[in-house]
Amino acid sequence: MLKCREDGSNPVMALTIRDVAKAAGVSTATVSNVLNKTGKVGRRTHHIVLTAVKRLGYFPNAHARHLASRDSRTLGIIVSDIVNPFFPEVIKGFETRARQLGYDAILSDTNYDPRRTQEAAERMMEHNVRGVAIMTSEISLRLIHELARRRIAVTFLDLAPVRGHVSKLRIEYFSGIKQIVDHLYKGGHRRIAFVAGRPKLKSNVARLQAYEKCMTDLGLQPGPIIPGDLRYEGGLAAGSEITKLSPRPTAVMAINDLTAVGVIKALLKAGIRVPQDISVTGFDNTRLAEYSNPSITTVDVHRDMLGQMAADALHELSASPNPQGREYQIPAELILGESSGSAPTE
Amino acid sequence: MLKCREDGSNPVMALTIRDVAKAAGVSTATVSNVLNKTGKVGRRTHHIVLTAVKRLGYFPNAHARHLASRDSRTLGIIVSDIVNPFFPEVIKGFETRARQLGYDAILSDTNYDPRRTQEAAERMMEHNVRGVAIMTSEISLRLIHELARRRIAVTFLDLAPVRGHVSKLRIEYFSGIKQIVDHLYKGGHRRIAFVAGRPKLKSNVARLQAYEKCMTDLGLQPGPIIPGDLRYEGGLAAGSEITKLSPRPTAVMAINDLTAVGVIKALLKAGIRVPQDISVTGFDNTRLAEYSNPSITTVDVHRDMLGQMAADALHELSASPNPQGREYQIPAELILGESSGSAPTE
DNA sequence: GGTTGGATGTAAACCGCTTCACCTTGATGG
DNA sequence: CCATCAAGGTGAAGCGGTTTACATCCAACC
Repeated sequence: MLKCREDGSNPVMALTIRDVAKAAGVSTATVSNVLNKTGKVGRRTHHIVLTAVKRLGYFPNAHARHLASRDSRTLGIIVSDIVNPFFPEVIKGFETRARQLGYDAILSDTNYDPRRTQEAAERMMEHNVRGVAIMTSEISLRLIHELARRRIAVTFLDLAPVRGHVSKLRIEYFSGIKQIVDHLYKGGHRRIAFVAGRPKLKSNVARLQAYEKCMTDLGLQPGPIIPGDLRYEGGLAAGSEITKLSPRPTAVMAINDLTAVGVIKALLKAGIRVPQDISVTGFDNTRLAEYSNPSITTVDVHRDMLGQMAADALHELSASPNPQGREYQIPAELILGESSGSAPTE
Repeated sequence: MLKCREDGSNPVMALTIRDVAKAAGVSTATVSNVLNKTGKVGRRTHHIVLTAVKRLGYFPNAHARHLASRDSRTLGIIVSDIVNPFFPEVIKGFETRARQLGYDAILSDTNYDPRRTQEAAERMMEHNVRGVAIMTSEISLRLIHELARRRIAVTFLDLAPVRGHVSKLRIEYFSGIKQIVDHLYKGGHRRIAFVAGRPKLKSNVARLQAYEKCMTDLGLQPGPIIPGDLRYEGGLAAGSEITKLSPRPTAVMAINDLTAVGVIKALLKAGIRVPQDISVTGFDNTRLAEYSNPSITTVDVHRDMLGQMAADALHELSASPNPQGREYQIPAELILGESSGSAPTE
């Protein structure tokens, strides 16, 4: 072992289990048993092997290990865009939990591109993952079948029905929206506008519908509903739209924090004070909400927990011989900021 | 092939290259040659094989491939904290470029924890990466040696000297800071305070020293220098510190955007207007800078480019038989926001 | 005292792929 | 017409681990 290239460039090959076995004077099987803590090795030998491993600085080759054991012990996570502030915490929660459970985690970013989503899924199959958390929306049926055919555990976010190998993570949008509406209602607000997102996304629709239902339940007239795009620019546009409304709403619920920031900026520019003249709320509790001026009243959807639960769900599915998909609820929690207050007296 | 478990749980084993070979009526070597585009296969056979691959929905096992070829074609990136808004764009740039160059990319997050940094490095070795971009500061000498011993290409950020297998990415802090100071100077500012970070981090010191030098070069007295911590809370504290100063500075340079946001918040709370009374600047050009109220004058350090160059650097190092570490410069660019303006007339 | 059996170890057969040495062709050229 | 050779293709030996079937040893039991 410990070979060098013949061309003189001399890269040290990594050590192999055979090097360790030789150094410890045992068989490779024994080294393997020690490393995998199978308990089939006596204390003495165990110690000798471990010492050799330490001394040589040996690390087992992950590829060989996965290949031989026919088990990658790897979980994958596919997100739309790691730069979108929604995702980093999800990823971190996922990765942390996966490691706790003894898995390796791999990440793919699709950049909202269906072709790259396909590539991401292929990467997961090539790596033989036990399960994959799909946090994007642009996923094709073909892909889902391909994964199912390979018996790869899957979790979706707010998407797809639960099946054998498929679990579902559902964010409690309704609860979150309800908490905001109730909060505003208690503050005396009766005319509450909503800045929506593209109706293509299920999660957007869920929030919009929750808003409408909550308003109606309180005997309030929903609306006006202003189109947005989940982005800052959409918020800006919506904000200047709102300045022209008459009667003017006393509160504006934005579909997410970024939109809320845009709305607030537009209102301030028009000389409308937040929250004295109009209250504005966001959704997601990104850092933006806290650091914005004024800080934004928003809803925390526990993104780290979302990641964690995805890992847990995949673990459960892939460990069971006869997996049963489940639905997991991710709670939503109102976070009070400076951007909302009592309705102005008329 | 296509085996099922005996216990009845019946997980479909993934297809192997032998299944494809059988289906196409050729040898596994031929299938391999087709898949790797070695050009040793005739047009006819090539087509037949590809058809079989498509029809069966075959994806080669990455572990087996890496093992057999003794080459993982993988690059790794280690960051401190994926939730820190500095990193996502770096990661995205890295991953995108790595894929363009035909590499697989794996990511590890150390959470600022030296033990997890160690684990991250071990993971990289286990995965037999060709190179790893280390974007954290808490890295031990032991680790560096361990990597060097295995002839793994490495890039550091603002750290460590250039060596055979080690390249270095240097952010042009000086240029960035100089642009800010010049900008403020032109706006008539003469008393410019600086909110620093912990002097433990090299990148913090670099910025502080650049500030001092630029001030002196303009014939200005540096200071006051207020300690901070790169975080929002540090900015808040520094901000309220500044309100007590006499004579009061007309401008405050914060070491990063998050700190700037804190400073601004504290100033506003004390009834000091930004930028009319005091100009505030940040650093990094995170989304925060753009979305903050007022938006922040800051310096863009091209984080995506940073990631890209790391991938390029690793590619260069690991492709060369006799690698020569280099230093790469990452340019910095002033971004004007609403948080800075002319100095108030006294 | 012989048998049983748990505790330790080992040799060797894979895992799914790449690659090297080698084997067929049919075309080319002298 | 035969030697030469490039092109196209194959068989089998690994890559570095895991795991199974089996060997060995010694304490315990009847």
